[in-house]
Amino acid sequence: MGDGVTAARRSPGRPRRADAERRILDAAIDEYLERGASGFTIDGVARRAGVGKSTVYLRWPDRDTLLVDSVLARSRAIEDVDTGSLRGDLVALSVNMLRFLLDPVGFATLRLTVEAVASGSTREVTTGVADRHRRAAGLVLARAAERGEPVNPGTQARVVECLYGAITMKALAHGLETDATSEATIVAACVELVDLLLPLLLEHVRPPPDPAR
Amino acid sequence: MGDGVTAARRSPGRPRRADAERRILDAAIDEYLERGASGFTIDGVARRAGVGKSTVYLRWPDRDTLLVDSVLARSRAIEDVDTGSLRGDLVALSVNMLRFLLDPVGFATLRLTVEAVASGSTREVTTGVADRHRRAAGLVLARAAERGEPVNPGTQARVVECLYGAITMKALAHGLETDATSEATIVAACVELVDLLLPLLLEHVRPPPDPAR
Amino acid sequence: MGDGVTAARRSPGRPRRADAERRILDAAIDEYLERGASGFTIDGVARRAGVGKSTVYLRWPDRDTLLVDSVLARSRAIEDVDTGSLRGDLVALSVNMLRFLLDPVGFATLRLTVEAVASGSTREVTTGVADRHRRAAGLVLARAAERGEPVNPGTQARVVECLYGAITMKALAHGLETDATSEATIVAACVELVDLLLPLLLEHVRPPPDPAR
Amino acid sequence: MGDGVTAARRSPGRPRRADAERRILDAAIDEYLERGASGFTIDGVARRAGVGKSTVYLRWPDRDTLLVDSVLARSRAIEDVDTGSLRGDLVALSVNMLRFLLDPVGFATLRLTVEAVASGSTREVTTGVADRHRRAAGLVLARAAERGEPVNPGTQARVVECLYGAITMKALAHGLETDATSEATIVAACVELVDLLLPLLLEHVRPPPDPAR
DNA sequence: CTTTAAACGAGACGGTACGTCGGGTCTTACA
DNA sequence: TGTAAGACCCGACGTACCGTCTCGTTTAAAG
Repeated sequence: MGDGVTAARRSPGRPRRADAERRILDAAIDEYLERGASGFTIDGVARRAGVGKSTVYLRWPDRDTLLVDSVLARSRAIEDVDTGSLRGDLVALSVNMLRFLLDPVGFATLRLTVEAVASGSTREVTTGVADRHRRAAGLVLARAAERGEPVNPGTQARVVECLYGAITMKALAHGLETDATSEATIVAACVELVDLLLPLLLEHVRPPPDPAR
Repeated sequence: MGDGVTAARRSPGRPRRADAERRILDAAIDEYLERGASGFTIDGVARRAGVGKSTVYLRWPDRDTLLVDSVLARSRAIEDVDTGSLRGDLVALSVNMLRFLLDPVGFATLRLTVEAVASGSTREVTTGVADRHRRAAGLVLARAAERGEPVNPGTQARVVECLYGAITMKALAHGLETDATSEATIVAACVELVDLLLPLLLEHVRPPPDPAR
Repeated sequence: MGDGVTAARRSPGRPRRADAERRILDAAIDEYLERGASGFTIDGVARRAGVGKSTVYLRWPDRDTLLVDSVLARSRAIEDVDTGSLRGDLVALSVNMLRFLLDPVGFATLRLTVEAVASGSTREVTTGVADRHRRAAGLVLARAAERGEPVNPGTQARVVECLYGAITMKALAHGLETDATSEATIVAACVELVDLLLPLLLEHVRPPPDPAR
Repeated sequence: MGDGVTAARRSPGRPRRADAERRILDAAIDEYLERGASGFTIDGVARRAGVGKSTVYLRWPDRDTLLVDSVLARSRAIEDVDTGSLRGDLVALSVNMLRFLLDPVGFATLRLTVEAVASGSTREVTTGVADRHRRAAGLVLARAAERGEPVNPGTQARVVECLYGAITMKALAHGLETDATSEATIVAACVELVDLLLPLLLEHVRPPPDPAR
């Protein structure tokens, strides 16, 4: 009789525990970081989350899916940046990404991406995070164009690829010597990189020297 | 004048089967390619190699180590290239690497490198293959300098990082849609990339434009 | 007045398969009889019982314990006998025991008893079967006394010991020439033995002759 | 030219180490007593004996045979006894045997006899020790007959069977509560037993009461 | 002295079972 | 209907031992 609200028709039976999903994801990521991929166990996750195995299997179909989800759940916000200049934005973007990859969870995202590609998993998984980064870069470049900076649309995609690729290489090289890499080092490396690539983004950079060949 | 008695003192007991190591590694890589990482089983490898489990465990301490070794054993020769010009060499190098990464074994090398970095494994594992690539690039650049091409030593390392990084990104993007990527596509992508980055390697490219900011 | 609520609080979780225990024990004894003690294998038992190995290990801690239990489970009923006379009862008792020991399962009981004594196992194992025999003998003698037969309580225990001991010796001597020992032979041997020892059970047999010495 | 002596034609090649056999047997029995039948290992024996596995396999065909031999090698001398009287001899014999069975090595002999019977091994194994005992008893009785003691040849075998059987039962009952059973207890038990059975050996014991049956 | 032949230690080999552990499914009693 | 508990079948793990094999070395006797 007109309870009015569209209150989603509550299904019968015991309602799902509200916090279960979060508790499981948290437990999962912790287990992964502590014990690694091969030590990552559904039993272990359920135990740590204080939850029955069936509660896990009710939400995720298998071990791998849970692993992926738990990592992705943590690699959230690639906050948008806006420093007012293209160079500043690109540096900020790079620093964000390098910082992300040097963090255990961020690096885990890379691991999973690679694994997902290898096992031919769903597009979502393989490209989820990468897309977020790409979109952020697109935004920055679009804004630059609006501001009148002479961005060359022809090289744009390739330069972004180089930028992110180089940062990934750096992350692989540094590994996870966790604290060793100070904030200053990170910023310096990114500035260097952006300053190297920036000319390629600007209109007046003439196409390759080409003649001889 | 005496053979110098340097003859390595043979250890006692029955000598190890000479071919066992190779047979196991071959069986291992085959199992890996057929069944994937999670279906990779010591029992299976031993069975396929026609060898007892103990013979495997005598040489490798555990499943993971064998997996890594068997993959690395296959990612051997990054053959040196010499086309006569810097541009040609870089293209050849890039094509080699992209082709390598699009091959199951090559991609597996990437996977393992990432895993190894994550678990803080031995330097050898993490950098073995990467170093070979880096050395090949060094050679190419050194030769270009000898020929008198105006290579800028200041940007060299970073440009190589960009090149390899971008190729890795491409490999991740294409995934293993194995046959989808024809030789032509590969070459085209590499040429494009090299032509984008080459100017940054040449002396007369002035350091970052920088003016304001 | 209340059912007393003594109802054993059912433990949570899926209840154990009711028939698993029996199936495993049956499979175990069969494997034992077919393949002998050294061919007795947990894997084999599980396979034959159509059960997972973990289901076995959930109930028995290891191979040996399962072997003992499965044999003991079969050496059940030492049926009571009542022929109306002491001599008849003793003969029946002896025949029962000799027949039991000449049967594979019965002999296995002897083996296990000896092994259990050697390894200092639980009392139950070492004396379980022996006690049943002893009790049966006690019953027979008690009944004889009730009937008025002049049983000498002083020699009773020792005579029973002699009787069972001699039968064990016979079993060891005959070994398991399974069919070789016909029912007639068994009975004859037992009659002979009982007739030898019976006088020692009766009151009027005076204690050892002793005189000189 | 008749060197006369039957000097066993020495075979060529390096002669067998003289002490190896003994060292192996000693190591074997020690391992058996320490670790039990299932922990008895050829590798372990060889290691403890300071000998290569091949040296063991050169002398014994397999684990079980070595186990049997090593135990039998220790259950040597059932020294003959001669106290001057039948009763004294029988008591001495019984005490010897009970003492033997309460000793770890002696009990092991019993274990092996049982096992050997069960697995239908060679006669020698199954009856080796038993025969020695039987022969000793035969000697004692023969001597008594010579001395003119009225031994009944008809009951002789069965009485000996009872005697040894009863002693075996006692050994099984006492188990290996090693020190618990003092020398005095052993002797007392044997005297009691002999005094119970002795009358059955003497002529004047009339045959079973029989009539009713 | 040299040859021949066996014993010896060491330890690798192909198998096979051990007892443990995890995956993913199922079944119960409660909530 | 969800949940915790936990049993279920399966199969891999890494270890240990079996009995066999292959080495290089040692030891005597025969030539």
